[in-house]
Amino acid sequence: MKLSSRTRYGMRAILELALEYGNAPLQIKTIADREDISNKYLEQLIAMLKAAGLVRSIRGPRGGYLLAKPPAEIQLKEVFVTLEGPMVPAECLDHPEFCPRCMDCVTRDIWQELQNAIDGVLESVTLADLVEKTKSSAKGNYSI
Amino acid sequence: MKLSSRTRYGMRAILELALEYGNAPLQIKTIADREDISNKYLEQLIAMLKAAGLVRSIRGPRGGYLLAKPPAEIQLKEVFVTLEGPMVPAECLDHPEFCPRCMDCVTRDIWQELQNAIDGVLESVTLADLVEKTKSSAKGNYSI
DNA sequence: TTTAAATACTAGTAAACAAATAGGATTATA
DNA sequence: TATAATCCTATTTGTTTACTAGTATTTAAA
Repeated sequence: MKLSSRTRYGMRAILELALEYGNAPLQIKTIADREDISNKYLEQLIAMLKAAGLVRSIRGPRGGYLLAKPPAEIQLKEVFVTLEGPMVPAECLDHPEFCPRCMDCVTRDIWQELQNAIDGVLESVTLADLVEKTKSSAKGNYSI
Repeated sequence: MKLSSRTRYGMRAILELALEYGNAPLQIKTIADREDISNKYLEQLIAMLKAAGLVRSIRGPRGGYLLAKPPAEIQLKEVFVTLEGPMVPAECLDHPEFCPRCMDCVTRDIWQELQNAIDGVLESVTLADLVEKTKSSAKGNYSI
């Protein structure tokens, strides 16, 4: 149960956009440089965030990416699910018919509790919280 | 963030053993049949549980597998970590030197919270809890 | 003492996924 | 019209997952 680079990179990238909310768009190259991520790989991750409606883009010179909504309106869970996929620990949570033993399945309850615990954390924090924390913890020129 | 079959199968298998605690050993074949798991694959999973000291074996005819400790002394976390690997959401949690940005890393705190939430669930439940729940929820001849 | 029932061990394999890399098409600003 | 940027699609390389296969070893019971 390890977090993918996709999710770690993507979360840091969208936090860069959140820190810049209200300002000019940020280019892929800028984010990739700041975060030490492969340019082309990051491009694909941001495309996922865009497809999910969390980020919007401006093409052409002086273009780049912007948060699609205010940071306070983006829960970490949305970002996480977009990048990591749904946190369904086992098929039968969404599709009880998948497993014939499910009605009595005690382990199923555990996977459900696990999912609730994870959701609890990720639903309680928004990008605005991370922005505030970053700005207050930093010494002037912050890094993520 | 999906649970592997390894973990789902393994958890169900060790619960079978927990239900049988105090009785004769259970054979791989029996568990595999009850749980619809490939015989040979389950063999490997149980080997992992044995290597972790959660299960012990008796070789030869009338042999099989037994819980190595009373169910109440086995936290689900032990089983989970054995099968799924350590729940390290990001490298820098264990190795802060891994990432040069870590001192100011806000996302790192989130991954830490996530890990704590997961640990909280898995440390609070033992196999004994699952055994009790299974027996009380079942209608005589329970299934897992 | 032989048979056979069980675990133990090692290797192989097909499919999926992760983490990129590559190259060109499109858009729009200056 | 040059060029800075996103957009789109394909390919690659390595790892992991979920098995399958085969053989060796142990030991209870006939």
